[in-house]
Amino acid sequence: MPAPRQGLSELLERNAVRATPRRLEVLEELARERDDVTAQQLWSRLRERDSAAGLATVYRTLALLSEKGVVDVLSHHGGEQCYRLCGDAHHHHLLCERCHRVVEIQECGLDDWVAAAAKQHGFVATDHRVEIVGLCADCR
Amino acid sequence: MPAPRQGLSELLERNAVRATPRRLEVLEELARERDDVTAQQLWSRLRERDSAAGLATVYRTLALLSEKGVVDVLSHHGGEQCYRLCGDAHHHHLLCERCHRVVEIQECGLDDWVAAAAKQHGFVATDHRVEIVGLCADCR
DNA sequence: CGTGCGAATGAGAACCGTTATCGTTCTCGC
DNA sequence: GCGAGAACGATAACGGTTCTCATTCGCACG
Repeated sequence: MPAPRQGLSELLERNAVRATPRRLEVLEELARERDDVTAQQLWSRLRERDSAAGLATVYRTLALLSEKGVVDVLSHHGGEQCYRLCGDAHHHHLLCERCHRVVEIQECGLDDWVAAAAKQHGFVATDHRVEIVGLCADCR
Repeated sequence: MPAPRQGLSELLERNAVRATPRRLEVLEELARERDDVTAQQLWSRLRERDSAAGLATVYRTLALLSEKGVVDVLSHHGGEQCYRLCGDAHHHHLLCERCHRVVEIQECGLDDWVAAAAKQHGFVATDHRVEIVGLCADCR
């Protein structure tokens, strides 16, 4: 359960995004998705639900939301971006290479390792991304 | 120093790739680059060196080399792929957010952590990617 | 309640990185 | 040299994303 169906407009306002009907539709559709979706998938699903949202609006909304940190952008398909409604806190992702399931990893005990690895090359780490690829319970 | 200037054709043959003049040019140009480059950058540099290599060949060669594991593909620019000649062994990358410098992290002591994190969600990890973003020594 | 103004939106064109096509050239074993 | 198959260059095609612009909407103010 990625996010509660209720409170989506609060989620927007908390991030200084005006809660318009279209944006709520996009967000609601995102909240329905367990894994991740492309902008085009999201758009066609909205169409099926008789939303009048245009493709440009879907892209604009997703760009806005990712900028605000409300959605994560995964580019594991090279050339096509995938979006996912995620928690606010720092987290990583677990990807099933077979069914493309996406699961959040909440616990990241990697800060020390990251800082040390960075320091070793004269860097100061400001952020890090980890993706674990594997097989989920259903696909094993 | 990512790779020795010599031995590029051996590098190709070791990976079952026929060492043609074009491919060597592409590889040589990749070896000159400390960080990472896009296909288009690489192509225009080759042009400047009076190489007759076409853009399609550059893309074909990069696709082939990445398939063979000779080059790494980084998609941290969303929409545009960056290529880098990297070592064979499992490694990660350190990125400078200011000058876009890329450094390989050879030591990855993360296998246990990865396996544990995967297991906790019912996954079996087969691979993982880590990118550390920060500031390099020069940019601090 | 109107009114006005700036933000948001939809349709479609434009953009741009990448890939496919196709005719030509090159490579290499014979 | 010769022939078959791989590689190549030019360019068209493709597909995801962004831009443009005219229209509509949301909301504060009168």
